[in-house]
Amino acid sequence: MEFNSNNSDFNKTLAPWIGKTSKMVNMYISDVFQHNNIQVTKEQWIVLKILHEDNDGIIQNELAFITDRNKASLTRLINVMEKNNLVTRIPSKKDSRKNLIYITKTGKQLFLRMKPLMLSSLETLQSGITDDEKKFFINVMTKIQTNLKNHTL
Amino acid sequence: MEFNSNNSDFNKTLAPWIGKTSKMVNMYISDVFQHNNIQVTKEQWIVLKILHEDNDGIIQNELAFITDRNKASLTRLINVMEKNNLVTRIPSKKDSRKNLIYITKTGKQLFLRMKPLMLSSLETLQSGITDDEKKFFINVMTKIQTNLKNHTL
DNA sequence: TTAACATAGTTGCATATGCAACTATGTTAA
DNA sequence: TTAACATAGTTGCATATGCAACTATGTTAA
Repeated sequence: MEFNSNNSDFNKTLAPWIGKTSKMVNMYISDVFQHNNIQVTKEQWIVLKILHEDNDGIIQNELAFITDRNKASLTRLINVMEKNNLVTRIPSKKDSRKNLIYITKTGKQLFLRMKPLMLSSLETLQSGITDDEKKFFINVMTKIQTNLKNHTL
Repeated sequence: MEFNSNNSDFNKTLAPWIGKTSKMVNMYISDVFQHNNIQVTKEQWIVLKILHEDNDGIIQNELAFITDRNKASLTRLINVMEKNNLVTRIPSKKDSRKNLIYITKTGKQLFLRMKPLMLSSLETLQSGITDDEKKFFINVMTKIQTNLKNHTL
């Protein structure tokens, strides 16, 4: 086997597959929203989902943690969503440092309208993939996530 | 089986796995750069890789296509990289609408310094994953990408 | 009790990105 | 030849994000 200095070094690596596919999924979801005239980003959609289905009234900082987002970034995401009347910030009475984030009526309506669209779009995206393949896939994803959590630089 | 209205509807869907893992990979790569005092983003790194390994002097618009990026976005990415002396824009003599993008000496040095770090980091990320699992994984990714390319809304 | 520390959230500065409208240049069809 | 169209790149406006420094408030240990 000869030494090979060409551009194949990164070919056997999974990371670019994840990056590119993720980008394509994001574009696709963005297309779904645009096509249905829904003025919400994927990020906002995820926040609406979390609030509506599990955690309405969650502390802002916890929402940042759940969504894998820096608290500064979440502050601004909530600013935009509050401006668009999708959520409201309510200061906690127990601890005045904290903001509780609630989904608004408008936010709920939007979420419920989007939900079936999102579910069917996410199904389309994985059509032709068997249950076994899904298990395998999730298993590999879990390993990668574990590797990343355990890494020390 | 009873009707289930709880929050499990999205549970069997692959998209969130892709999104979350991708985010974690991005954070990891960003950590690798920071830890080695390399002032370059993942996006800039990919451009350096493409220029250095295959396409030095590529037309700006084609670089946008290859990197799955809107041409407006690429304009600004190149602006930043040019400011940091990683690449140069040279107007084409044949067609004055076009810019040719070249990696600079500084860019090359940076790329070559980063390359082994990146390769070993990308290996770490997928440690414990067998070749068979990789094949399976890439196969599923390919199916998803095909579904996304063929979708009509 | 109060100084030291911890926690929650915001702001400045930076990067990255997409859409739509725009300018500049090149190509093509009548 | 020139008007219509196509292509390459930029800019305005918007969103999303991270780091570091900051303010405000709460908690804890001497």
